[in-house]
Amino acid sequence: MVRVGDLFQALADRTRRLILDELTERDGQTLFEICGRLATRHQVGSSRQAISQHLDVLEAAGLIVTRRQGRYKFHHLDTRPLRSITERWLRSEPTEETP
Amino acid sequence: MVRVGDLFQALADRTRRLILDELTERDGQTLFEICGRLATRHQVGSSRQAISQHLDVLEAAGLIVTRRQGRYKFHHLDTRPLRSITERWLRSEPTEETP
DNA sequence: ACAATAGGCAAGTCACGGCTTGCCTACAAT
DNA sequence: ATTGTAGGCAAGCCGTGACTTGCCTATTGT
Repeated sequence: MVRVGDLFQALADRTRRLILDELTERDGQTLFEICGRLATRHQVGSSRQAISQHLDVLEAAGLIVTRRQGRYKFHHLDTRPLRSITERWLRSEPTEETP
Repeated sequence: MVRVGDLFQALADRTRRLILDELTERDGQTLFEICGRLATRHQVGSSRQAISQHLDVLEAAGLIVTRRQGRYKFHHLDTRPLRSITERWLRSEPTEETP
């Protein structure tokens, strides 16, 4: 079960938002591909392990799903959790938060 | 002016989301009203200063606007920054898996 | 078999965010 | 004028998050 708090916290980091941008443009990338594109296109100089930890956070938030194939691990975007995340404050009746 | 990072970071905190919930239900509350309702309805035991700092963050993110009147300071919700914040990743996505 | 590639695990550093404490200003009521 | 109410300012504590470093496992290529 993915909590709404994990979702917002995952989106609170700029590097993670850039990762989602990259996967939006080209879905199913590996860790090394994401590292390369972040470095060359967004000047993100973080280490591979840092990006890997970001991917873990995004996966725990339910925003990406992973698929292993041989020694490759492909990361796929899942934007379904984002669909109605702000409706809580845009609708007339707020949704309760369950801790 | 208001960066998108500030917006997500403001939403990353549970207490701040609860503040938005409270203002959604009853707009234009003062700091003390918000403190009281957070305590009685959501078991938030933070101090008044903590809530005040949360309100500063929300205002800096453009999610609330304040209006001073005498010794009261009323807080009003502004959900406009939330409207299109997730469209960045939802643009060219499959809408639903409905057959 | 051996090396290169893709990725994982764990400990440690460091800065920032959330929160408190203490004191202060401004307005209102009596 | 004095007291109480609504809010602000600033310093400090402390836990958590982002990141690095070092080493390890697994799969692929030659």
